[in-house]
Amino acid sequence: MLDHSILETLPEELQKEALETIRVMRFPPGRVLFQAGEHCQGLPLMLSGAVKVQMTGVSGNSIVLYRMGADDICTLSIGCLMTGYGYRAEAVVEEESEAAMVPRGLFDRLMDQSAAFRLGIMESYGRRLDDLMLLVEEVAFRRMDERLEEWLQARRSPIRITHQELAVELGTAREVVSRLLKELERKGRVRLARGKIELVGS
Amino acid sequence: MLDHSILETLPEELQKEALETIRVMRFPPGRVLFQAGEHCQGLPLMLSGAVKVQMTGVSGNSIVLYRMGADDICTLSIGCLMTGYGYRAEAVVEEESEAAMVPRGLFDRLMDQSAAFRLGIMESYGRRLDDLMLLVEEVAFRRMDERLEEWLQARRSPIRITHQELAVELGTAREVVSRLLKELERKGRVRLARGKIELVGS
DNA sequence: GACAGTTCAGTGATAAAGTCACACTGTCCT
DNA sequence: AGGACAGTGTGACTTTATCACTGAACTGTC
Repeated sequence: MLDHSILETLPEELQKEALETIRVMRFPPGRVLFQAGEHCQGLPLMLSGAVKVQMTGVSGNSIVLYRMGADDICTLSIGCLMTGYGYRAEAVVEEESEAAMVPRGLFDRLMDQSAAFRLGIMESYGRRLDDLMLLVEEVAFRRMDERLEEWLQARRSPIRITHQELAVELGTAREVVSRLLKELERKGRVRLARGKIELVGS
Repeated sequence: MLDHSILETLPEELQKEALETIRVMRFPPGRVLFQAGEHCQGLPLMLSGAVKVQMTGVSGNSIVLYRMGADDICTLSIGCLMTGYGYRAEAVVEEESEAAMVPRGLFDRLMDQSAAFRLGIMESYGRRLDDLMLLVEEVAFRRMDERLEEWLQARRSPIRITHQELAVELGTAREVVSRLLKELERKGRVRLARGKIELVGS
């Protein structure tokens, strides 16, 4: 337990406090970790599983901003913790996940006393910023058919997903996904079924 | 000099080191602070002026990600400093600016010894993430005519900007901006001239 | 002031993507 | 078997992006 790389090299005293105050929580698929507007209780360190972070615009459309997996840190929560503002996005568990919840007090002490912890936090922030910058570029300038194909190629074949969910992944409309997929099927690149996409060849 | 809120409440020793090792630099409009791929020498703390941070996609199109003004921190540089990766975006000075360059060593010591400094850094990161998340939503879902009008309304009347620059602000093509502006002119909401937009009424 | 070179703006044609409306089709439940 | 419903397909239309080109406005030089 508490197997997270950011907690590896802590001074003895903090190690002890960590073991005492960090609660490990387990979340089933579908569980909503937090929603827009909510406030943050502590910093979640992902131990296992997969969580997607998405936001919903004023228009009602949603887009997946990034994913968290084992050994990730919920960067959004840090800002939430430090500034006291609510979350702007929501996090949904995709695969059964475990997370270690670091309470505010311990977080402050870790930041104060462990250079390794600070480095981990900063790196995490840096990666998130990079992810989001890339996403902005993708959404603003890249063609949807390219992005869709890329998304499909990045997983293995029987992909279980609805067109609506795929639309949220890419930040577009369901109809656009349906049409592009149909086009790919006509070209013989995929086979479609309800809730399932099979990649052909490649 | 060194008038930046994040340096306000430092312990005496650090205050001294700060005065000794921080160089204040002055940049004229148009000066490129950093470019994609470059590496980072230190953390710039903005003392005055305005700098825009933009990125250029593989397609060659650019989009403004955010701006920095007085008392801001160049958040991108932190990630760059900590991870050693190059910048992914570029920063261009818009108005004559002054920045205090905090070298790596001092940055580490400040993070180590000043809770106020850490808080400032974290807040800055949080704000940047928020900015980018909002931008993703804008670019993905909002209509260009609305975004353009909003952009125009946010400044005062004789706006000196070319259609190309405005396109980069909004992350779209120059032609789109030209057409939307022409439409606004037909509706009597703006008056157009080369490199200038005048808002009518409102 | 005339000219050339350059930047900026306007616009038609066409393609890609988003929106709205509605029909159709698997799946599940009783 | 027969709904109920989530998921998918598609036509019609609007908005945005892209390409190609024209012309207008500014700059500097002679």
